[in-house]
Amino acid sequence: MSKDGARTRTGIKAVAALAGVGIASVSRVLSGQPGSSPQLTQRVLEAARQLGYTPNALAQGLRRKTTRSIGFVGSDITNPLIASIVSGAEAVLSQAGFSILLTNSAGVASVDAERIETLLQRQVDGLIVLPALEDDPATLAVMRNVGVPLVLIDRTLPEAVPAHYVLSDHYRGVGDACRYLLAAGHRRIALVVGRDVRPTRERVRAVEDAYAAAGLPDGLRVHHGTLTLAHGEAAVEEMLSASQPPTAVILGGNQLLEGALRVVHRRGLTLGVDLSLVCCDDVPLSRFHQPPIATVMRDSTQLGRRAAEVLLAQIASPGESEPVHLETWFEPRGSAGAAPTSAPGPVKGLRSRQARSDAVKATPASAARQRKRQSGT
Amino acid sequence: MSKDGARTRTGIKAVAALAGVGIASVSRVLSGQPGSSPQLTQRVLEAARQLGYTPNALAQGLRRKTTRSIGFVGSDITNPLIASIVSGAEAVLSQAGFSILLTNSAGVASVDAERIETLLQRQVDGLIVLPALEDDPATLAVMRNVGVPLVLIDRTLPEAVPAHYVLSDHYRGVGDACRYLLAAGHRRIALVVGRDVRPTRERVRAVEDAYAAAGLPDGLRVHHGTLTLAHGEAAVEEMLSASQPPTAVILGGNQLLEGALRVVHRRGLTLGVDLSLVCCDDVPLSRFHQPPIATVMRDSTQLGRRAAEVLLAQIASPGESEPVHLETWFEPRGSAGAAPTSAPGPVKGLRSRQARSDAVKATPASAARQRKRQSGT
DNA sequence: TTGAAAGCGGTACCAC
DNA sequence: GTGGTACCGCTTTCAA
Repeated sequence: MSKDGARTRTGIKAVAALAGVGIASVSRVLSGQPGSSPQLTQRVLEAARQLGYTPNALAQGLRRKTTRSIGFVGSDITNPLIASIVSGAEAVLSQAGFSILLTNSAGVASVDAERIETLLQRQVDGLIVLPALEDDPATLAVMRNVGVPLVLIDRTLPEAVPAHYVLSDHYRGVGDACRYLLAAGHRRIALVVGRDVRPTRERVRAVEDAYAAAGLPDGLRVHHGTLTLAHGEAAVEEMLSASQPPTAVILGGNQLLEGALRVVHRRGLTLGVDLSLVCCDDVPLSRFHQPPIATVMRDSTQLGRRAAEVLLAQIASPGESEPVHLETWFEPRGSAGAAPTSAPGPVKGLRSRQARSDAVKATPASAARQRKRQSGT
Repeated sequence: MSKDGARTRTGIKAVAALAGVGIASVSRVLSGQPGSSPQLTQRVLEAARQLGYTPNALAQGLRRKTTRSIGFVGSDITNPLIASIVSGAEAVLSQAGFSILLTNSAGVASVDAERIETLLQRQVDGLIVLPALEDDPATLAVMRNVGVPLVLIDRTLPEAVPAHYVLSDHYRGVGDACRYLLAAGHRRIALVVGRDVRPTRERVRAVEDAYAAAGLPDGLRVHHGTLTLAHGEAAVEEMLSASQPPTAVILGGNQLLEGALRVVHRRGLTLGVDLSLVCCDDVPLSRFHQPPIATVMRDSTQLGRRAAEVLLAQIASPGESEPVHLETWFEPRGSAGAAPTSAPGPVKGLRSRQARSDAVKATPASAARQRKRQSGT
């Protein structure tokens, strides 16, 4: 490759000079445009190689008015869900020769707007955004005229904003979870959700509909708050301290899980027995928890991939687009068990379904527990 | 803000025209350079506001020869360790007005080199890299003359490469873990590590030294391989199938944990009793595992923060720099217990240390288990 | 203080 | 086919 020295120092005219050709020819050859004689092409290529020349993407972008870069605005890359989305998006984008500018909003709506502004200044060709809110005026104002294709994940905005959507079908997964719990005899189910964004609304609607379909008058509670470990802990603590505590809790966000587990462990509760727990969105090791955490799953990498694909398609040829819908599904695991007071009947049916879907089989685990007991801890 | 229409359309000359001033004045005012009369400043500001003008970062970068952007090359953002590093780096960089170009190498050395090339083309002002290998010729060649400050995390390269280093003290944490296990009576300890990079070498050296210091002739095994779930599973499976299986395993990377746990659960083993397990680098929920997973910890966010700080400092004024060392520490938890055959003596000492450091107290958990038994599952 | 003009490193149109 | 040249949008001397 290059001989040595600072790489940035060699420009296109150095290549032209060395090759003894015009600057325009170098550009043509290196851009892969047709219409250059083989010999000229050779000389240019050779000169470029000798100097270790690399075109300056800034200058190219300035002229071409396209940077082959896109901006990603998320709340927190530390959340495995977001990380998977970014990872999925990165995979398809990098393969298409696009780079990703990653920003963090920390879930603050005003920061969303700022980050988008910054990315637009940097002339990204498109944006993938997971806004903290759907109705933040500043964010909406910025989005209204981004000037480049915009893909939103799991958010819906007023028609006025020309965005494209990739949405998870939260209604289905949470609905299934709720029906599962109802079938298991639970009559006091609590749903903990975050702020009023699409996933929250879908989840609330799902449990409400499930309750209604079961012909149950009430017993459902919805706790609104923020999706944080602290809120998860506080919410579950509060619920369990109530006079009529729920027998099952559905967590509308994996950020709540650790907080909830803190309370559960602190109180010495056994999940699936004393309390049933369902979490939305998988977390590493959740299936290795004892018992495994029943989860409303989705393919989060796919979420990112699809968002990237939609974006690339729009960059290639802008226009309208149908929202992309991706499924979610409920994976019953040990933490979702029969209601404490339920009759033996429904319990049995439950058990069998559980055994089938648990990643960690019940038998060896219980065997281990027994052995442990014998080993005389 | 802006009236409407595509934002990118308004350039500096439009502002100049509207304000009735020269183009240079607009630049000066908007760049915050002194020496403009108040009235001119006002008119420029007003015009810019009216048009919703935002400077084109590409053009600025081209002229200024600095883009206030840095490149990050990691292996897999899906790994919570990497995600934390990125998150930490992003926090300090965005506050300093820098953007991050995120790339993924998927742990493939040749991709590292490609990604760095791409980022350099985009004229990043600096790089934070976690190379897959330390001796990949292509990567070294590229790094040799990046032309911008380069910070490496947890890797060391030949002197020839002008890089800056942020390193974790793996030796300490793993050494403590190993000594802990030895004190608990373990005499056959296995260490599973990845490829030959600094953390691997440090960890191997740590256990070797611990063994030597204890005056033990042998019993230590080191398994080299790749840091993947599959390898974790295969390695542990193989070890446990041996005629003299280890009584304790140290996993040199959190990617191995899930694989290891699969084997453990499949075989119905009880961690901390049948087999002791220590994992390097924390994973969500690992302390909620039953028993909690003993872990060699480190502040991964800090790792990213420091890397970013070093990079910013070097961008501000390039030069030599001392490597930054960050600590690691062993957090004993339930999964690291006494060796199966050990005498009661050392066991006792162990227990008390464990109880103190376990995030989840042993008592309520066992109580829960008992209750479960009574509930007649 | 302010503005004209020369680039930064490319691209692409337009003659030759 | 090939090369001159006018920009892209902005910063920065340099004169006025």
